[in-house]
Amino acid sequence: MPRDHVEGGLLKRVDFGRDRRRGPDLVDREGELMAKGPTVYDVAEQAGVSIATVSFAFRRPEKVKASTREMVLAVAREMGYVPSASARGLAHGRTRAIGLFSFDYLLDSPERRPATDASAPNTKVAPGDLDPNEDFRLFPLYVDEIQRGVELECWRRGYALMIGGRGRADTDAVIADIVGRVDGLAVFPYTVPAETLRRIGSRMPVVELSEPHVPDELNHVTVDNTAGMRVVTDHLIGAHQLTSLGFLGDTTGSDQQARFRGFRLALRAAGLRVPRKSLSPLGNGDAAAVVRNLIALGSLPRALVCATDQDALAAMDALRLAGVVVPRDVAVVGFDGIVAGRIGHPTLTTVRQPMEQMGREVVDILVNRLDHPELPPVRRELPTRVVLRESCGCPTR
Amino acid sequence: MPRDHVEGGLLKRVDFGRDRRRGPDLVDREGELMAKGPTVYDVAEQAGVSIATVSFAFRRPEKVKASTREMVLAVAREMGYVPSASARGLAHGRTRAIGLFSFDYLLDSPERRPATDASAPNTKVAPGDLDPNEDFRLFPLYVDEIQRGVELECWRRGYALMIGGRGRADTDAVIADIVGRVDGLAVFPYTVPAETLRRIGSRMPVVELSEPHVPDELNHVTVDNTAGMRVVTDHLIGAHQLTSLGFLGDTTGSDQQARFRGFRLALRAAGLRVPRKSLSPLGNGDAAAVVRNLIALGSLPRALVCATDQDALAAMDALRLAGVVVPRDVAVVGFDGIVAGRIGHPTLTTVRQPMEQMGREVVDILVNRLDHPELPPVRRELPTRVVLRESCGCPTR
DNA sequence: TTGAAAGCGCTAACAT
DNA sequence: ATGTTAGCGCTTTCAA
Repeated sequence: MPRDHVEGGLLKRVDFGRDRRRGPDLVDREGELMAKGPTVYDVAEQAGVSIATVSFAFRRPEKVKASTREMVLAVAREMGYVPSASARGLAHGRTRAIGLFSFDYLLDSPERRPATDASAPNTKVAPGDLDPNEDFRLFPLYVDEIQRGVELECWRRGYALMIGGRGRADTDAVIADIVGRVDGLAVFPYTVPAETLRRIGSRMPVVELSEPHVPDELNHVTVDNTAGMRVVTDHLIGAHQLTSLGFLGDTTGSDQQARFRGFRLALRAAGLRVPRKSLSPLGNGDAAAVVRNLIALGSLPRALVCATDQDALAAMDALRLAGVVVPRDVAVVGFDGIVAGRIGHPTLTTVRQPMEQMGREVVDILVNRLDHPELPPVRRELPTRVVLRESCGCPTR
Repeated sequence: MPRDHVEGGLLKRVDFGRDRRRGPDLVDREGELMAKGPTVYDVAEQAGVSIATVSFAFRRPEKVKASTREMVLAVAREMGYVPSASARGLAHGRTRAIGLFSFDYLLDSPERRPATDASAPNTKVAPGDLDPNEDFRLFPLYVDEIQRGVELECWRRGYALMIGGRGRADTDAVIADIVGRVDGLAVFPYTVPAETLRRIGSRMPVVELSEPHVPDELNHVTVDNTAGMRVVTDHLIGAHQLTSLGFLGDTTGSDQQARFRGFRLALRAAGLRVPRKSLSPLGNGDAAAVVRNLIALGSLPRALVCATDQDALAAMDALRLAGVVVPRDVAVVGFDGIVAGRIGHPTLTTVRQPMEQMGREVVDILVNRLDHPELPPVRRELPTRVVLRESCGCPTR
């Protein structure tokens, strides 16, 4: 079934031989021609060679005579040939893609779906107004910056990146959908059940972005949570002469536990009273509520050392609403170094994680293990950096 | 080749029948067992049914007797069966994945690869110091927020997302790699040659995130650039009584041209002199250099209306260095609404694009066309919103 | 309700 | 240097 085929200015009659196939080469849709795309068979026939030669021309150029290769490549180009990754993956057993399973919290809350097509398009938002689009508190977060590192490193190494989140479907199904497409997997903590992860880990390299919860066979990329929290707490005590400090935030996760440990180490070293627990009950992520409660009880410490920046920002909101001034009345510090901490006043003093680098390490680990499957699991711990801003009491500049 | 197989607490002897295959079921790696993963054949044998039944149990549950289905699913679960997306894609002709081809500017510049493992880990950064990790000027940008919208909507609809950037490889190769894996494609402007895009567009739905440069057969998602720029320019003229305004930034792109048009419309309506050209020479993206030049020439206008936020931020840097105070001496406004515009002082007045929503629209268009291939190309234009902050001269709050 | 069997497009032995 | 061919794991008629 020959057809006219215009390519880059050349008008040429191209024949996609389909003797080998059942179905029609072209699908006619309301008069519009939508080609399914030529395959190796089409290119081979057009170039007058075998499919193996076509395949080799792309994958093993050195195995094909230069002149043949050029010719095949030219024909392929002209026909607009694009190899099917599905077929390649199936035949070769490798997809050259890496998967990343991410959070998707707040996916469809009203906050996340601002009605941009609302009543008054192209209007102005006055300085005092809240722009529903400006959800800088939700993006970019910790995960997003790490994801960016993963992307950049994947591209640099020539790997494709498959990104998945829970969406509305159940986790196992979505995870399976990703796992079925990739050679290696990166997951954020608490996104995938440990047992599922273990199972996947027996099939392909897996990196989890956290301290190991329990000893496992997975790879881990993390930061020195304890040292980071220790340094910022030391700063509060040493530079700002604070002696009444509380730890705010959930300590369920292993990273948060390590941060709490750093906090306690600093207090102990300074000879201060060392609290046994976080001010937040286990599993309670609502930092604002905890702060309101402390205020009501009159038991607010002079400094709040928070498990995450998001906790710290929520705490500062609650304090502001209650008329408590940061850092004058209470100093606040966070952990992560998300962008939102730099916006508004006071800006947030925090312990910054090298998120982009963490993402790059993830890909490095995965690719190493793809190339050398015998490598044992690793745990890479990156350093943090304390960034002093306004909320701890350091001077505004 | 039976082996012990521990699943969720049950210790069971599971036999992966491989009669049909050549290779070994297990690959022994330095004593560690790395399974290739069970296939439909394994599940079928174990469950005592045909592979068709296994497949149907997953894809056409209603075609299988309930009891059989449960049994098959149970066996599959127990064996840790994960369907191969490659095989599915090959057999079914659809991958249920969408591709996004993104920028990757500054990929490996020193700025983008901070030495986080440098000399002094876990140290402090004083308020005055520049933290090399704090590259908030580079992330998140316009693209990143749109990408996030694409991600969220893909997940919501149950599509996988393949993200690609140029990386170090040549564009056509990388594009082909993505195109070979997906059912539909989204591209940022100027990332893919028009001819390549046209070719891909004849095979699968494609959405470009810009005004059409020339009439084409692609889908487009864009914003009302002209109206947005018109409103913010009106504001400068009306609210701040400015009469000497210049447009800064490259106007090569179709979106930028539309913005320049809005700028001119506002000046014309106000009876002011309407410049024929941008202050930046065509193709010159270095806003800071242009500003330095204007200062040197003594021809700085009272207001700089910039094509993008990045231009505006670069301009403000240059002005600050030259001792020119924004907004007192010169008002500056941008376009996009990136997060960096909210950081530091003065904060940037800008025209915000509904980026997350744009990303969602992209997926909506793609999925619609996947379901109804006969639909014609569309162009969706979303409204913008002017966000007044400090750089235009509006009062700080 | 289930099974048999024919591909999907590609890779990589193996043969020539 | 190039061709032949047997799968890769799954979906989907068509038959039973």
